[in-house]
Amino acid sequence: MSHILTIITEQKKLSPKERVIAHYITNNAQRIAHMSIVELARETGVSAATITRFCRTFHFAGYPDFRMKLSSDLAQNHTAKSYQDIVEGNRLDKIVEAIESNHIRSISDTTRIIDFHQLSKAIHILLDANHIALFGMATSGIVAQDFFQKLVRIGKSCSAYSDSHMQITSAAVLSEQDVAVAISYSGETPETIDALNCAKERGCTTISLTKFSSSTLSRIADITLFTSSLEEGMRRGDMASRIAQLHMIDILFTGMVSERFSEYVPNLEQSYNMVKKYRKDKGR
Amino acid sequence: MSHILTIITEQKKLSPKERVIAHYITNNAQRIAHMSIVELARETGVSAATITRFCRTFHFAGYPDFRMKLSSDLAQNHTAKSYQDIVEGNRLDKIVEAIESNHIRSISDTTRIIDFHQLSKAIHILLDANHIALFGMATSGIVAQDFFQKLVRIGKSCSAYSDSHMQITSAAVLSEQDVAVAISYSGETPETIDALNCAKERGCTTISLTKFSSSTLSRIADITLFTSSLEEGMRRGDMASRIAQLHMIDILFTGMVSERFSEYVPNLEQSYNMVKKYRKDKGR
DNA sequence: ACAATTAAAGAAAACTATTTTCAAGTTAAA
DNA sequence: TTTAACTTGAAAATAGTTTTCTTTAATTGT
Repeated sequence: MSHILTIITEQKKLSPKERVIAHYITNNAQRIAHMSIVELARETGVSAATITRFCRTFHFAGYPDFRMKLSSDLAQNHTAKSYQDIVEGNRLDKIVEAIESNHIRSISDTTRIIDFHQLSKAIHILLDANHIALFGMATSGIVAQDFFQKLVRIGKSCSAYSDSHMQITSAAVLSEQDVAVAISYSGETPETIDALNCAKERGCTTISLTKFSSSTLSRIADITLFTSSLEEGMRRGDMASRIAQLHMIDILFTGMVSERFSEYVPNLEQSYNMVKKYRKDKGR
Repeated sequence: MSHILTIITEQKKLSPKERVIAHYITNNAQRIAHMSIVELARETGVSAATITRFCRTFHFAGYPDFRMKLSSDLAQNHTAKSYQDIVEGNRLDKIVEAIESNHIRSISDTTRIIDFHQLSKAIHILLDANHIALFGMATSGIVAQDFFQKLVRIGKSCSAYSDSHMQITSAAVLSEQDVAVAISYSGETPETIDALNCAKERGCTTISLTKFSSSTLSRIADITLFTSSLEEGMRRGDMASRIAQLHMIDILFTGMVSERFSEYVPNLEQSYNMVKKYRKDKGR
């Protein structure tokens, strides 16, 4: 099924009218593309206002944004393979095929739901940050480490601790000129929530990177970024979700570098060259 | 090229301003999706009215209809593009498009060059290993950490140090029943080569994960695994190469789990549940 | 059980986006 | 040179969307 439809179907807590809308959309997805909000309102017997709100709860900018993303999502689904779960005793070629399509799907779904406005805001806020604190546990901690390494290479002051005490500690000393980024697929990791709350309390700008659905972290954060949300049961090993998170990190980082090209590219090259040089000095 | 863009490009008889619009659209197709008719009018230096007429000329109901059809057309046509480099002042949508296609390309290229015989050997040797030592510096270190976390979850004894002294230290105590995995895109990272040489000296089986070409590491290793080799100049930030490495790690890991399903899946679930449980015990 | 608070939803107002109309300028043909 | 057809943009008209305001329903605490 289409990524957006999956998200809508799996959303548990919806109000009665929202459920009516969700139901209509899942059953008439193709038709939505040709419908204005008023038509959809008439068809579902719900007010246009409620439809706008419905789109907002799913993190779309509004009805037109929702309609556009849904239709390109549906178009894409004719070509892309759907997520596949890995089961017992799969033959190796089946496994490889499944992982390949899950990863590719994860990247393209994540790309489809990007809100360019939020993305652009995130990039500029990171560029202007005095210090960037990264929070993430377990797999999301790996993603945080990855971002950390990249930021270090361009000379940005930042921190990324996998130890939850150190996360809080680093959050506790942030100021208003700093930015905190919280990474968590579910958006419900307690340690990460604590750290972000702490950072917010210190007055700094907060960014979340979670799966595409409402979550505690996305509610706290000033700027919300999302990765595609996998179908239930697809989470074994967090593989696809982590690929999607790294994909977003790459987009953020590249956006930053591209914006300050002449400042950052020399930094990047410098850091590669220095690593090489100091190795040589030790006799290689 | 996309169907709609082809039609627009091939249309011969267009008025001056229509030609301006056609030209802009073919060069900024992806951006149209996020633009209102007024924005497009401003960008092209043409009135909104003319754009509406332009859409009519091509038999669309109007601008919104055109925009929608173009964007789903583009979504559909999003098949494997070639690698793209990121240059100065790229528009955000170009950046996103480039990263998406680089990552997807990286995953599918890596999949295409898999040697199933080597892969299967690697999986079985890892399964039978008494201890698994992972070596990798910088970005490859992140990949090693990722594999480490996965192996810990299924209860496999393993190590992954990012400190090069510790890598050598851990290699120095390996035995014949152990396995060493060296990760390096270039296959020429001195610290990683040292660690793998040390492991080999201790008599344990060695696996390398490098780019697809001859390298020092791949010559040392007993089993060689490869990721796709990127075009020169594509390495800024190691983004696509790291995605490809993680892709291979996921294949290895899933292969292992699938082979010993009944032993490892409960371990995986146990590790998730215990994390949750011990959080709760602390009062959440 | 009842008041107080919170959440849900629609009507209408405000706002935004798109299309049409109209008038002016331009080109091509008679 | 005049006329007709075409192109274009400004502004009016229309259509579409979102916000605000208000009512109603549901939930919570006393």
